[in-house]
Amino acid sequence: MADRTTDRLLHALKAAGPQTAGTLAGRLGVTAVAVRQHLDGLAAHGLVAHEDRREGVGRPRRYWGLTAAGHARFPDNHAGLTVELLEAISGVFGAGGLERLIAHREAATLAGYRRRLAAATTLAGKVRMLARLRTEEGYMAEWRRDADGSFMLIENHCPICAAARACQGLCRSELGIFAAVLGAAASVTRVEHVLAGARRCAYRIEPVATGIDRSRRGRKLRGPARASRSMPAMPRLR
DNA sequence: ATCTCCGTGCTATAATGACT
DNA sequence: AGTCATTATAGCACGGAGAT
Repeated sequence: MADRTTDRLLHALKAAGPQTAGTLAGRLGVTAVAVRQHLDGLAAHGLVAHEDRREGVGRPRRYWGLTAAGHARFPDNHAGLTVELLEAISGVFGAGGLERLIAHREAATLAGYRRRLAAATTLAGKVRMLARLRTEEGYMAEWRRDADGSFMLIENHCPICAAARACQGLCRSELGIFAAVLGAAASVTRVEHVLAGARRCAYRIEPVATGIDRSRRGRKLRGPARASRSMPAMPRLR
């Protein structure tokens, strides 16, 4: 699908915004039919979408534009900017300032998660909702219940990977957020970790016997999970 | 031989304006 | 108001040219 004409088509849409097949044909030096054939293929992949506009006599003109997925094909440097900002914060405010920043983000994230998980009454419900929230944030999360009654929360993608590499406190914070949001009824352990070379991040969530309300808040922010079974060296980021 | 890309020729669709 | 012609564009089927 990545032939030259489709790339030029995507570039034309990116550079000049939504256009008709006829206009695109003029830009690319091919016929409108050829353009439509490419557009159909791109639409099938969710990279472009159309909108019909009535503009006087005749059939409404069909304007083609990039979808969010289409725009995502063009590189941005959000990750690089984030890393630069983290380094700048650490440089200007010191390690303590960075820790305060992480704590602030953790508190805000936790509050949001607690709001969304408020309706879930069981641990399974909470894990399911947590997986949904994480998926909405781009983590491609899934969950399952194992035979021993524990749960696995698996994140197949890390949308903050570059930032997490630059600032490992972010990962530590995420583990703490999970533990806090699931409450005293569960114990959370990270068993796979992208930053350790694994393909994904995975968390084992084990139910804790009711009535035992040990405070884990002190422990939860203390550092990476010890029970890491992550795969050996796989130094590949993308 | 097969695949990809593109063009030709035709039909379908939709809005507008003229006519009855 | 209803009908038809006109205008403009989209969509489909098919085939040719060139690359692999």
